[in-house]
Amino acid sequence: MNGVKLQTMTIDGSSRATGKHHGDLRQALMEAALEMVATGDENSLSLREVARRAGVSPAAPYHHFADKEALLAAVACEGFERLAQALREAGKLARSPQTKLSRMAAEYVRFALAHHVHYRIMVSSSLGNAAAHPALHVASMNAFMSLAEAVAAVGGKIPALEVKRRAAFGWALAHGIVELKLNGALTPLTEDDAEALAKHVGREVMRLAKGD
Amino acid sequence: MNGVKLQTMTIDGSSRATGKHHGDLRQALMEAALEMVATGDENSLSLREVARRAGVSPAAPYHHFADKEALLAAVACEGFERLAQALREAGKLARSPQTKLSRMAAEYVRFALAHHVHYRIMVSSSLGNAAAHPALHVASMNAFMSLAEAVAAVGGKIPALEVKRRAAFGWALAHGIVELKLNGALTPLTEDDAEALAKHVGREVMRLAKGD
DNA sequence: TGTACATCAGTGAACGCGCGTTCACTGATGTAC
DNA sequence: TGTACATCAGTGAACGCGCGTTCACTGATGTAC
Repeated sequence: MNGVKLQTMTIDGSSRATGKHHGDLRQALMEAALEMVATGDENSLSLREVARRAGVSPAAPYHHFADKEALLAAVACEGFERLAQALREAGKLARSPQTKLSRMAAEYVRFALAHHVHYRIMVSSSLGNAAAHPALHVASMNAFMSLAEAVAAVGGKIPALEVKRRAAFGWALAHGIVELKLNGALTPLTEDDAEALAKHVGREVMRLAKGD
Repeated sequence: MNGVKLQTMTIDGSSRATGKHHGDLRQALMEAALEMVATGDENSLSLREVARRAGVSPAAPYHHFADKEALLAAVACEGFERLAQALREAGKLARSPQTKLSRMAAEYVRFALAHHVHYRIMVSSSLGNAAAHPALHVASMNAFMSLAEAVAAVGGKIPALEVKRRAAFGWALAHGIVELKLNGALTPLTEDDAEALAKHVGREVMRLAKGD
C-alpha cells in the first residue's frame, strides 16, 4: 500500500526490502564475502564462491553488482567504514593530542593485521580511481581524514598541505609495517609481535607528525 | 670439439652454453620474464606467456624451473640484486652518513616506482619463507643489510637490535609510500611527484634513523 | 675417424581447473482494474 | 475480492578463457669404444 515493501529481514530484523525471492540478496552476498574475508581465504574471493556461500546461482549476483569489481569495492567500502570506526574509538578517550594520534596509528596497525584479507582488498581496490567507485573513495577519505585531524592537532601551526603530507607519511609508515609484516619480511628482523609493532608505529607516527 | 658448445648467443654474443637445442633457455626465460616485468604487464606474468616470449613450448620451462613459483623467485632475486646495486651506487659518494642514508632511501623509492611490476614481484614473493628459496632470501637480506649499515652509521651508539628496528621502520616507510603511490592513494592527498616523494622519504628515513 | 649408445632439452597435445560473464527462461511478486 | 498483467530476482546451462602442469615422444648432442 505505502512506499514500504515487505520481506527482507535485514540485520536488525526490521521489514524493509526490495521484495523478491531471496530477500535482500545484496546484503547476503556482502555478508558471505565478509565472512570469507574474515576467515582468511586470501585471494580466493571469487564471485562464484560468494554466490555459492550465499546459496544462489553464479548468475544471481549480477542483479545486485555490475561485476566482480563492484562487489569488491563494496567490501572495501565496508572495511573503510569499520576502520574509521575503530580509529575513532581508539582516539576517543585520549588525554592529549599526542596520545590520541599514537593510539589511532597503533589501532590502524592492529586492525590491518587482525583483518588482513579484508585490509588487502581495501588497499588494493583502485583507491585512486575515485570516479569508478565514489562511495569507496568517500569512505577511504573519511578514514584518512580522521587521521589527518589527529595529525593537525599535534603538528601545531602548519599549513594544511603540510598536515596532509605528514598524515600521508604516517599512513605510509603504518601501511608499510603492515605489508612487510604480512609478507613475513619482518620476521627475520625483529622479534616484535603485532602488539609491539602497533605501539611502536604509534610512537613513530606521532614523532613524524610533530615534525621534530 | 673443445669444451665450449655451440649455439646460444647470450647477451654479449659470446658462445657459451649448456649444449642443447636452445642454448641456455633458462637465461632466455629469465630475460623474457624481466622484459615483461619491465614493460609493465602487471599481473599477466604467467609461465605460459614467458615461454611464448622465449619462443618455446609451454612445457619447456619445466626443465629449468620446478614450477611457476621458482621462476618468480628467480625474477625476484634478480630484482633484489639490482636494487642492492642501485642502493650502493646511490650512497657511494655521499660526504656524510646522513646524506648517504637519505640518498639510499630516496633511491629505494625511485627504484620501486620505476620498476613497479618487478618490485611487486619482489615484495610479494614469500619474503619470510627463507627455506623455500634460499637465494631469494639471501638477496633480499643483502639489500636490507646495506640499508641497515647506513642506518647504523647515522644512529650513533645504539644496540644492534635497535639498528635493525630503525632500519625496518625506514624500510617500511619507503615501502609504504611506494605502495600507496602505486595504488593511487596518494594522488588526492599531495601533489608530490615521484622525485619529490623520494627526496622526502630520504629525509624522513634519516630522521627516523637518528632517533630524534 | 666411425659407430652405438645414453642423455636430456625440447615438442605438442592433452588434463582438469575455476573463473567471469551471458543467455533465455521461470515463477513469485505487487499492482491496476 | 478476483483476475490479468508487467516486473524482475532468481535459475541453470553454457560460453570462452588462460592458466599450471603432465605425458609420451623425438631428435640433437656428447661420449665411450
